[in-house]
Order: sequence, then structure tokens, then C-alpha cells
Amino acid sequence: MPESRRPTILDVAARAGVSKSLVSNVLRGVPTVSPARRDAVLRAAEELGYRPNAVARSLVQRRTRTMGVLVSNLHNPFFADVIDGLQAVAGRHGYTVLLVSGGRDAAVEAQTVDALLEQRVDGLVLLSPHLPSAQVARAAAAVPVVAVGRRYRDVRGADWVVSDDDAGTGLAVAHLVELGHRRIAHIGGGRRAGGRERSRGYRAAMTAAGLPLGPEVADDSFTTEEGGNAAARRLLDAPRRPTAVLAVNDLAAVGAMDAVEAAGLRVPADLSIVGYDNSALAGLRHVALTTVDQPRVEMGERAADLLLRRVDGHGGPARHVLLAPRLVVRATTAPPATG
Amino acid sequence: MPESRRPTILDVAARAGVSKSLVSNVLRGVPTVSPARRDAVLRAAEELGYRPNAVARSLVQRRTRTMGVLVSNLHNPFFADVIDGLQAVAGRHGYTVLLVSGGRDAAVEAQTVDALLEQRVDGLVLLSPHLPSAQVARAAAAVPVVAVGRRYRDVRGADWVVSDDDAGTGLAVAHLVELGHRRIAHIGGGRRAGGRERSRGYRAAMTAAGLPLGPEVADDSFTTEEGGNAAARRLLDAPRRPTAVLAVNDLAAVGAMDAVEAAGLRVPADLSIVGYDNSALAGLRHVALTTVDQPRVEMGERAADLLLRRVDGHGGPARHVLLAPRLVVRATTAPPATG
DNA sequence: GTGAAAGCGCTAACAA
DNA sequence: TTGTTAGCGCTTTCAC
Repeated sequence: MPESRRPTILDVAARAGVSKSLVSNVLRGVPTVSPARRDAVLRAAEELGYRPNAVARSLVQRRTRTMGVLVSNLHNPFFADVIDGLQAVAGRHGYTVLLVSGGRDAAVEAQTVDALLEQRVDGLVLLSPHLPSAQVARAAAAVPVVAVGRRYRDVRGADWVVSDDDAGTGLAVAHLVELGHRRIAHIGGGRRAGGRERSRGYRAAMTAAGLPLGPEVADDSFTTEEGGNAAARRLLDAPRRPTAVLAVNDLAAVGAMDAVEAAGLRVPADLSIVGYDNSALAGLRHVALTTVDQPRVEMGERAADLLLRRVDGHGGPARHVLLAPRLVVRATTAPPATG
Repeated sequence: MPESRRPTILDVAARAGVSKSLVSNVLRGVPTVSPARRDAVLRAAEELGYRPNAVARSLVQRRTRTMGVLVSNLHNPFFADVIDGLQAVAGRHGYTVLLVSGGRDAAVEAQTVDALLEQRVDGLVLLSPHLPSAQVARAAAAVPVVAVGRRYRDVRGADWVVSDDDAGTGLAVAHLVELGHRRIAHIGGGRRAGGRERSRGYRAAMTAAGLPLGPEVADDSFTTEEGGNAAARRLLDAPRRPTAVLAVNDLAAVGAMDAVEAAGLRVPADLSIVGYDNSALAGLRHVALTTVDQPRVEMGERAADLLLRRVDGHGGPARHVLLAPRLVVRATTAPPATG
């Protein structure tokens, strides 16, 4: 039950028998306060259960020491690690991270950004792949903005942090090639989940290895388990069956595994499969998927760094951070069956 | 790039040639404003890119129209749905949900609650199973508090919303009994993840069905895939092998599935397995786990309802909401092998 | 060392 | 219908 009225700095001052500015000084750790008064103030605050009002402080300081974070969808496990990284750095600098979910709806997302801006967050981190550039630009006109996982090339002044998806699929292809695979199929994600970059990396790496491309299928819908399953069924129908499949993400890879097993083939003996994201799913022993890991926590840390720098008034051109992914080899890849 | 100084209501007033209270009236939709002035104000606001300062508004109104939500761990997919429910109801009432993660650390969590309280959130939703009662009581002294997924019996004034775990495992046992199982083993979660209630429900249902209890193992560590795997290996060593296993959660169930298969048995032909939570994992075709679903979204909605009621000044004794779980039958349960 | 006073950007009486 | 005024709870000069 909330008490009748919450104590203010004036109540503390009255009880300690000092002025409110003295209370403020004590609470902010100003050193030029006599020990006696300091104790009196601290005691009074304690006794009253005084809690400073950050709203009032923010108003006069014209900064809230909060960073707003917009995520489109809390179900995407990718976000959790990024936010952990964000929060670690933010906390170290006395910042609170205010997380809001856009609820996967473009209109709601725009509103949500506005709400954050009205709350006067000192900066904004965007973890929403489908926020339109115009919205981002609008936000960036008000506060520093850094996007994670998506490049906003057309927005001046927004920093971004992404991981190098081109390189990631390159890593996967290199691994398969090293195992001896030559017919490496690809399930692409269309425009979703870094689909463009990942497919491009696949092609570049195949070409670099002197291997023929394909078979390759791609669609926005292939980023789910169902989609990966459907895609894999199509690939298995190909005249010469591939010996390995590189999927756009882990979910698609798991869907593909099922299709392969349903076709009476074994993973990895008959067909190797590589995913992307190193999600919790991939790490289950029941799945044990070879996959590509994005440095999610580091992405969050770097994003927070960039934002805090801007918030502290450092200007300059937009900064872009490209982080290297890492291959995680588990049990779904092996040399191709001979013959 | 943030502009030099953000426009205030005074800037808008000056540009529109009216007083700041008139601007305030227009922006708040007060009806007694002449159309001409209204248009002038709206135009001025638009031209200046004016965005109301919620900090100032909150200060004078002594309410922020925000609800703080503490989650202990963003990786737990349980939270995402609850928050979706929370946000849906909150949004409908003009409230913004401020989500913060406690980072799985008790000290950090306490600080985080304090930060939320200093931000003067109008109410608090606790989605953190291990926050100590003392903390909750402290918070509840300042603002309305509702806990989700945990009962705080010793905290006066905190509402809570939980799902009926006793009934949930009861449902699972009933399903297995109906299939013809009589030797139903149980992997308990100790004190974690509703372990107490779930194990109690298992025993009650077994007894009610006139079946002998056990074999049963339980430990805090059995709530992970690894733990479920270890637990299942122990159960399979039992003199008379059970024909079904009820696990404390989906992760443990998946771990158990692996142990069963590693022992050369098939699920569900040789052994049925039931999980708990209906996580995304359970729904994968690769897993297709029979499990118990908690009404997560509804839990969030109810929590928001309770909180908003309190925020609107409705007092009265603490309210407790107990929601019914639901059995989701998939492919890991079947009649026991005869003989 | 301490206190008085001004003001952050807004809302909400109250006057005009 | 519109404007004036007094705060909301705090920080921050600036005197003393």
C-alpha cells in the first residue's frame, strides 16, 4: 500500500533541521559538508524512507540518464544477449536501460519510439529490424541513435553495430569444404534475418572455393522451422542431391534436419547441415547443430559504448561497427559419404 | 544529431502567438478552444517538431503513466508472452511498460527495483522468481505491486497471478493414466520453476488414480536439459522401468528424451514423456513434446488489470489470481508397450 | 559550510 | 475562450 504522500527533499530537510540544498548536497555526495550534518541528513532520509524523485532531477538536469531500447519482438532470443551487453555497460556508467517492445507492429513501433522520446531518454538503441528509415531519421534528429543488427545507410547520424554475415556464411562454407563437401546447397532467408548478406557470403565463398553454386532456394518464409523444412524438401528433390546444406538460421536448419530424416537419410552421415545464430536451440544435445555464432553480448556492449559517447556530447560522423562471427562446430557436420 | 535546444511549450506558444496554457489545452485536447487557435497551435507545434516533455508533465501530475516490469532473465521465454499481455492491456489504458532486466543477480535486482521506484513508475510488476520478500515488501510500501508466477504469502498488499501448477501436473498424469500407464516416473525441479507445486500435483494425481508413486527424483539442477538427461538416466536404471516420465519442464523433458534414445529405447513407443511450459522448443516438429501450457499472455493481462486497478486508487486486500493450465498433446505420449 | 532563490517544462486552478 | 499564476521536487548558482 502506497503511503499517503511520499516524502520529498523538504521533508528530509525539515526533519534534519537543515536547508533543502544541504540535503541535496549530502545526497549527491558533495564533499564540503560537515560530518555532523551529513549524518543528520542521512538519518532523516533513512527514517522517512526517502527516495529521490528522478523525475524532478531529470527535469532540472535536462537529462534522464536512461537509454531507451526498442525491440520488435521479445521472443527473439537474439535480443536477450544484446540487451545483457547493453545493460552491463550502461549500468557501469550510471545509466538505466528502458526496454520497450514494439509488438511486431510497425504503427505501434513508431508510437513506442515517440513515447521513449517524450520520456526524454538520453539516447536510443534500435533492435528492430523493420523500423523504416524515416522513423529512425526522425528519432535521430532528437537524440543519439544506434541501431543493432541493421544498417541504416540512408540515415545520417545514426551509428550502427552489425555482425559480418557475409563472413559468417563464408566460415560455414569453408568448414564444409574442408570436410570435403562440394555440392553445398543453401536455404536463404530472402530479405529477413540478414538473408541478403548471408546468401551473398555463401556465393562468394563457394566461388572462391571454385565450387558450383546451388542448389539454392530463398524466401522470407524460410526463416522458420516450417520454412526450413519445406525448403529442404525441395533441395532433396534436386537431381543430384547435395551433401551439405547451409541454412539462413538455426530454426530453418532444424526444420531441414527433420526433412532429411523424414526422407530416410541421416544427419550428418548422409547430409551435413549448418545453421546460423548459435541459438539456445542449437546447443541442445538433442539438436547439436553446427552453426555460426554472432557476438551478441559484444554487440550490445559496443552499441552502449557508441551511444554513451554521443550522449556525452561527442559529435562527429556516424560510426559503424562490424563484428566478426565465429563458427561453432557440433554434431551435424561430417565428411560426405564417399561414393 | 540532436538539435541545439529542444522546443518547449513556450516556443510553440510564441510561434502561434498565444499563451502557453492555450498550447497546453490544445495538446491535451481540451474542447473549449477556438478552431482558429487550435490550428495555429497545431501548426506551430508541427513546424517546430515539438514533442511534449513527459518528465515535466509527470512532475506536475505526480504520476508517470508508466508501469515498471522487472524480469530476472530475458532469456527465459516464459516472460515474453507475459509481457506481451501486460503491454497490450497497459497500452490500451495509455500506460507505457518500462521493462528492466535484473541480470540474474540479487543485488542488481534490488538496485533495479530502486531505480524503477526513483523513476516514479506508477506500479510494479515482478517477474522475478527469486526476489526476496523483504524487497517486495519495501517496494509495495511505495507503489502497487503485482507478482507474476510466484506467491508472496508473507507480503501484505502485493497482488499476484500464478498458474495452477498442481492442477497442471494433474492433467499430465490423468492423460498418461488414460493412455494406460501405471508406472509413471517423475523428474522434479526441487525449489525451482514451480517444482514444489508440480511435484505435489503429480503425487496427488497418482494417489487419486490409485497408482504407486515413483520412481521420483528431484533437484534444482534438473530444470535444465543436462539435468533432465541425468535424471532420466537414473530413472532408467530402476528395477522395473517406468513406462512414462513426467518432467518438471520442457527442457528437462528434452534432456530425458535424449537419455531414453541413448539407451536404445524409442519415444513414445517404449516410453512416454511429458514436459511442462509449452515452450517454443516443445512445438518444434523435431521435438513435438506433449506438455502443459500455462496461459502466459493471460497472466500478463490479468497482472496489468490488477495493477491498473490499484493505480486508480482502488484499495482493498491483496488479490490473488490462479489460472488454469492446459494440456497440449503432441507426439511424445502413447499407450505403453503391452507386456 | 550553509542557505536563499531561481528555474527546469509543464499542468491546473483561477481570473479576466 | 484565453491568459496569469502558482507550483510539482529537485539542482544549481550565488550570497553569506
